[in-house]
Order: sequence, then C-alpha cells, then structure tokens
Amino acid sequence: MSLDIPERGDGDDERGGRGRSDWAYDMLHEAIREGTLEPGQRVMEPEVSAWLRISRTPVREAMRRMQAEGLLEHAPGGGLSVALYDLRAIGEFYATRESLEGTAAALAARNADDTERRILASTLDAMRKLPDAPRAHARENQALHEQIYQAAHNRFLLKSLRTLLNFVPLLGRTTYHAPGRAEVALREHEAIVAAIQARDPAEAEAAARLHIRHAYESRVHVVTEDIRAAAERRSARRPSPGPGERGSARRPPAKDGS
Amino acid sequence: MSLDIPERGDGDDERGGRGRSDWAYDMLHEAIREGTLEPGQRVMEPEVSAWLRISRTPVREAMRRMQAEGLLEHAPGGGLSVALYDLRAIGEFYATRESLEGTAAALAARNADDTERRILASTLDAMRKLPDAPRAHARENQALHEQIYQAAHNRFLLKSLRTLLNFVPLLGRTTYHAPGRAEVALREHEAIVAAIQARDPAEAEAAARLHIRHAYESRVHVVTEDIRAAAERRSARRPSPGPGERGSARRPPAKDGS
DNA sequence: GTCAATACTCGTGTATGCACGAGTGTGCAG
DNA sequence: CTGCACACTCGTGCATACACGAGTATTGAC
Repeated sequence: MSLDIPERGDGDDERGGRGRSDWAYDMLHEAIREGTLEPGQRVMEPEVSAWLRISRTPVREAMRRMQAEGLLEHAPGGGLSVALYDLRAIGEFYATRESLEGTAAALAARNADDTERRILASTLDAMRKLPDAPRAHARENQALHEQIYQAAHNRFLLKSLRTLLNFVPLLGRTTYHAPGRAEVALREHEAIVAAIQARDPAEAEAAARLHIRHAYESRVHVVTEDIRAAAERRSARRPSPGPGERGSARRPPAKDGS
Repeated sequence: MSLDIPERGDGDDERGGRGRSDWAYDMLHEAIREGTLEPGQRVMEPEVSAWLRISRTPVREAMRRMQAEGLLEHAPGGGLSVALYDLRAIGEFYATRESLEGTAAALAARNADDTERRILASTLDAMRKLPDAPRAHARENQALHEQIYQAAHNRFLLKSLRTLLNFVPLLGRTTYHAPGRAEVALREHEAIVAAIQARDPAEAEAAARLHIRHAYESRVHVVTEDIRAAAERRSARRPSPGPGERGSARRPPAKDGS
C-alpha cells in the first residue's frame, strides 16, 4: 500500500510541529474568524475532513473541542453548527466580560511585577504609533489585554477569559470599525495601565469596566450596521429565499489546488 | 466474530441514553470526585479503555474534554494526568469564583423572574431541614448556587461558572467538613437570597462575595488538615519513599467483576 | 564495574471500517 | 391529488489497525 507516506502534493500543510488535531482546530477557528464559516452554518465531519485532507478523527477532536468552548453547538438535526449570536447574547457576553476584565485589571494592579509593568507601558507606546488599520489596532488591543490577564497571576481567571474571548470571532468585524473607536480606546487603555502602574486596584477595575462598557456600545453599533447591511443584500439578491441549500458545491473553503 | 453485539456481561453499564463518550466523561469525573484518581496521577487511554470496557475513541474524547476544562493537564512524560492543585491555585480559584459568583448574584437580583425567586426560597427552606451529613449539605448547596446562576440569565456567565466549578472535585473533601460551616453557610445563603428577593444587586453581590470568601477560609482549613493527615500517613507507612511505582497492578479502579 | 548503544515496550496520533439512526425522497394505494 | 409506507442516503458514534516516538531495559565494549 502506498499510504505509508502521507505524500500530500499540496505545499499548504505548513502547520507547526503540532498534530493534525490542533491544526484542524486552528483552521476551523480561522475559517470562523474569516467568515468562511458563518454563524448558524452546519459543520459536518466528512466535509471538513475532505477540505483539510485528513481523516475524520482529528477533525472530530477539533470539533468537540470547539463545542466544549462554545464555538460550535448542537445543531437541530443532531450534528454541530457554528454558534449563533443574537443581540441579547452579545449583551450577556459583555456583561460577563466586564466582570472578568475588571477583576483582571484589579488583580494586575495588585500583583504585576516590574517586568510586566514595563511590558504594559511599551505595548501602550506601540499602540500610540499605530496606523489607521482596524486589524492592526485589534491585534495590539488583544495583546495588551492578554498582558493584563497574565499580570493578574491567576490561572483560573486567565482560562476563563481566554475561553470567553474565543467567542469574539463570532461577533463579526472588530469594534475598531466603529468611527473614532481607536482614539477613545487608546485613552481608556491609558487609564487602565496608569491605574495598574499606580497599584490602585479599585481604579484599575473601574477603568477596565468602563472600557468594556464602551466596547459594548461600539459592538452594538457595528453589529446592528452589519445586520442591516446583510438584510439589504439579502433582499436585493433573492426575492424568495429558497430553503433548499442542498446543492453540490457548498460553502466550505475551496481549498482545492486546482 | 461475536463483536456485532456488545454483549457486556456486567450489569454496570447503566448509562443514560447518551453515548459512551459522555458516559466515560462521567465515570472519569466520578473517579476524580471519589478520589480513585488522585491529583497528579497519570491517566492513560488504554488503561481507562480497559477499565470501562470500551474502545479508546470515546475515552480519548472524554479525556480531551477534561483537558479543555482543566481537569487533566499535560503530564511531564507527554500524556495526561489529573491536574495538581497547590494552595496558591486554591487562592486563585476562589478569587475568580468570588468575582463570578458576585456577578451572578447581582444579575440574579436584577433578572430573576417570580418562578425563580420561588424556587430559590424553597431550596433555602429545604436546606434548613437538612441532617448533619456533609454530603447532603454539599449537594443542596450546589443546587442553590446553580439556581442563582440560572436566575442571572447570562449564558456566558453560566458557562464560565460551570467550567470553573468543575475544578472543585480536585480540591478534596467538601468545605462542609469544617466544623460549624453548615450553620454559617446557611446564614450566608439566606442573606444572598434575601438580597435577590429584594431586587438589590449591590447587596446580593456583596453577600455572595462574602460567602465565597468564607468558603475559601473553610477550604483552606480542610485542605491543610488533609495535607497534614496525608503527610502523617505517609511517614508512618513507608520510611523511604521508593520512586519506582512501575509494578503490575496500578491504582485505577479495580472494576473487575472478579 | 561503568558507560554507551541498541532493541523493545508502550502510549499516543491518525486512519479506516462498520453499524445505527434520523431525515428524505419515492412509489403505491386510496 | 393526497397520504402513508418503505427504502435509501448520509452523518455520527464506536471500534480496530497501524505507525511513530519517547522512555527503558538489556547487552556489549572498554
């Protein structure tokens, strides 16, 4: 048999030294981030398996993991589908996040060591010199928040926050697409970091909570706008939304080399 | 081959209608709760597979799930082992829990509907008439807290709290083994529920946080006592702790019918 | 006797095969 | 034309097979 050697002709399996399972997880995660997999869409093992050119086993593991994290949920038909968010869920998300981020900031103010404080300051500096691209801002923003979580020195809080933030890609475009959000966010980040440097837990928590509340408002703006745009696109394209989507070539990433 | 039909002679596969994977998860969870699997102990797929008389596939899924939840962690040798807790981790656990429980109580005070308030009151009533058994108290306590989480009407908070509480079995005996804990806890529970009934979020949060802080203190008492007792037992039994534990029959549940 | 190299054991990662069950389309009877 | 029953499709759950790699024991040389 010639299946001793994987022998993938494609050169696109540039995954790190980790296993196919983790790789599949990353690919699915990216597919959700990029919008290739839309919320509510059904995700089936054979399909993903064919897409990634690996067997169902690692795909299965990746999907179960995403299910455990809440990115995938039980589909009505019995399988799994990309989790659906409604505006209420977004409100719940930010309420939880406000609590956790506030606690993280407070703990960081109490527990951060000198190195961590230095890193926070330098990340903040880097954010001041950022171009106008929402993606760049989003990435640095994520880095800063992650550093705050680390500085809190609380493994459970860290894990809870990471799990919670996994849900962000489902919300759509970043909040930095809201006009003027970057400047305001920078101001808020400065307040949080200043309170951490001053070792003032109460102030750090208050600043962090305020930051998240504002992020929530921006999120609502962006999402409602997205929903409106999508509705317009839909009504413009197909007058009667046919329920049968069971054709041959489905949505999933056409990763075929051809 | 006769493997068309599972044909398990034992009558102990009384699992609910769910699949073997969930069943394996429950069994492992129980094994950890019961102390059959001790923290730090290595857990290997073939072993569990043989124990539960199912193939490695569902065992694997259960273990990955527990890993995602933090109950299992990477073992030095490359496999998985039951997560180890130290006193610092317990402190971190309760700090996170205090934040989440406080938020849950506050949200419950704001969002609980009449039915939920009634259920809370009746659970509290039931707790007043409980016998002295720590197990009974622990179970009702869990029920009350779960009802508060539900009443908060926040799916993300609910999931975060459930994931966090998964870690409790690793901490050992329940805090109701601390003398006098049951009475104090009942008083604290009454305060939380009263604040929720009064629709006072700030008071509910304060009461919940106080409750968790006290639970933390009881936990520290119980755990330090356990550690001391274990140390005594160890030093009494074997003067020189041999490192080679690689014998034939290992710890895992001797579920053999023989 | 000690060190090093080799062979072996065993656990994990992945692939594949098979059975069951739900959803669906089709054909027949009314 | 409508309703029901049967067969089919397909996705999931589980089991088994195989390869790789890390750790370990054994054996040989110095």
